[in-house]
Amino acid sequence: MEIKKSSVTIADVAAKAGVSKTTVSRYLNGKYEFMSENSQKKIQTAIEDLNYRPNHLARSLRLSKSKLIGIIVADISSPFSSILVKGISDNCKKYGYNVLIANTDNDTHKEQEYILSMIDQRVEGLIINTTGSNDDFLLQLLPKNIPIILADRPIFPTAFDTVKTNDHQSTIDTVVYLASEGFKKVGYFTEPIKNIGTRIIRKQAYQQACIEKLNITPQIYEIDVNADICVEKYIRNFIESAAEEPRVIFAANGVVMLTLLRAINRMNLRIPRDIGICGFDDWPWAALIGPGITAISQPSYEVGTECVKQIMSRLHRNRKAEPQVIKLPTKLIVRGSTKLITD
Amino acid sequence: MEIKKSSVTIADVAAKAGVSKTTVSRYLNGKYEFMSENSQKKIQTAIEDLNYRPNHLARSLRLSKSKLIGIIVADISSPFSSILVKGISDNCKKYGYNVLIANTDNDTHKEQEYILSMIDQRVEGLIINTTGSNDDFLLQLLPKNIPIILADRPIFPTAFDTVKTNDHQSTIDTVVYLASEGFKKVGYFTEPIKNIGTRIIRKQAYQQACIEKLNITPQIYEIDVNADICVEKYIRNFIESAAEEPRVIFAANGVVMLTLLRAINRMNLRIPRDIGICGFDDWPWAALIGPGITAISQPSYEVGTECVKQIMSRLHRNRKAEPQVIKLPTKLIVRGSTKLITD
DNA sequence: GTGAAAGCGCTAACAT
DNA sequence: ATGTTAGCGCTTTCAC
Repeated sequence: MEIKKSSVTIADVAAKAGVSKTTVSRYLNGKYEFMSENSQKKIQTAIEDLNYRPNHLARSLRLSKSKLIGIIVADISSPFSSILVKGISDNCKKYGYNVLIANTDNDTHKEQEYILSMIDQRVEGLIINTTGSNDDFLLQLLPKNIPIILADRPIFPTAFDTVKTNDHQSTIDTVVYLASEGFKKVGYFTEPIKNIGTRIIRKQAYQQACIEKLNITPQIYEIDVNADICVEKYIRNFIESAAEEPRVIFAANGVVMLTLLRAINRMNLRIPRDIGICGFDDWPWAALIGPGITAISQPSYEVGTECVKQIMSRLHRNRKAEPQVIKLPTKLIVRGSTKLITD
Repeated sequence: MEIKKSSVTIADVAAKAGVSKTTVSRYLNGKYEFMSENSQKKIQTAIEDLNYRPNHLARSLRLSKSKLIGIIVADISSPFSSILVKGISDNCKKYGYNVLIANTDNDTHKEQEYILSMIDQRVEGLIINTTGSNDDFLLQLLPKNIPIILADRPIFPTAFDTVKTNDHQSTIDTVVYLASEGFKKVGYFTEPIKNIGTRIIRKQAYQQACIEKLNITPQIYEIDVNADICVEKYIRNFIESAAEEPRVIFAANGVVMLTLLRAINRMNLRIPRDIGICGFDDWPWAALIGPGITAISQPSYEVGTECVKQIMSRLHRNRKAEPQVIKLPTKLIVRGSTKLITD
């Protein structure tokens, strides 16, 4: 069980076991069928004695298979992404893959750099939570014939496999639910739409619900989550527009939700008496704030699981099928923040 | 700018440019000093025409340098870890390194597997947020002479570079602060200590502060964050033990804090009137719950930054210096949850 | 200034 | 059942 400094190779094992490199390689790859028990034993002993470990790099180069999946996320510090990454990496492990990870900070240029860099590293597949302003670049990747799965954020028209939540439907359902609770005005607060698929879909669903289902005018506020003052202004604005009617805020994602709650807290507004609030992302603290925050729970871990399933299916089965969009169900968790108080 | 399917190699570029592979390689590595301008131009053109990208795998194999850093975290879905990972990956990028990541779920066996697997992939360094029950295994890695940095969780005695927060001192300071606010009983709630360095240090600091500074008996509750009922029982227990005195809970980390807040919420206890609470990890929602939760803010991103600095210094400078422990300062953010209400 | 050739550690025809 | 040999794509002596 000695530990060697410079690395032990298959040749060392072969020499020690008195067989050829080929036989050792066969042994390592589990091709025991035509190998004497004796050889197997000798090789096993040699491996243990030398504390041999295969060089993954050499193997990858030879096979052009790195057993690596690349993950590129817009912001790994958001709970959605970190749980997504957990889902991906847990599942990759099951298939014997490791994961390379990169964080783009929603920067298009970084996204491109990282994608190329990962391809240079010969990842076998790429799971991308795209910044959304990179469609052309992504489309150029198509001929490279490397499986690419978009996580959470689709691009239009669909050119890649995509795993996301059914946010269109759940946005509509939520708006309808809010009306059924007695709210007369629903203000939609979102980060700047840019070209981010998820933001586009949710916004459109909100508009559609307002017009087709509730017959009210959509009120959309694009906020910068880093400019607290402006956020307060928009909230005040929305409240004034709603005069004496019951009003509720719909937050387009968890980050927006947090920003709004912070502002509401500073403004000393009471939830839901002064203003109702709900929105995407049921993060662990949602139940603890005020009367509990009504939230749409997204299965981020499962999005990760499906991404990996999809990539494996591309890798091992139908490499050339039509791109698929997989939509996972969300769940509306109703809490006090949307229970109208009438007194 | 054609896009080729099968990959273009240095040989293709050489052929197209009418030079040798050697010259192309020199060009790629910026060794222009003894190369004709003409060759440079021809090579550059060939690279663009063929859309050549170097094969990182081959390069790594040849140089035994993968330009890869491995990160192994106990739970990537916790905010502490995900921000840590962000800090690490952002900084690795600066040095031209990419990161491999793995999530152990606090499972010793997985930790071992991943570490070995990453070494097989020839990562140049490893940043480990160890499960804490793996000291012997880790120590065996020492002779391999691959830089290993422990993030957040130290092992004893110090055998590896470690980057952590100054949690010993900040725990003591916090306990003293609580006393200064008028609290007479401080209950310490932690996950099972196991052999996790951070948990040991904080618990000891708490005990030390109680005994040496406040002259009160430490009250330590080890809770299972997945067993809500038991948590309620312990809280009730602590409250009863404190009879009519002002009492406050100290949560050993953010996960414990969340669990306790959930229980307190279910039990309809008022913060801080029925019970004060504070603890480690100032997560974004801390200001929004009840009167605001007093919390110790840890610089997780900077822990990541320091880990990378340290690993680079090992890689490029003093490979064989004594292991260092770097402690980053925390900050106590005082909010309403520890402001005693006397009426 | 440039190139030929060896080799990083591994696998897979193709022998035998 | 096992070994010989030729690469995977790259870098680097060493020679010219």
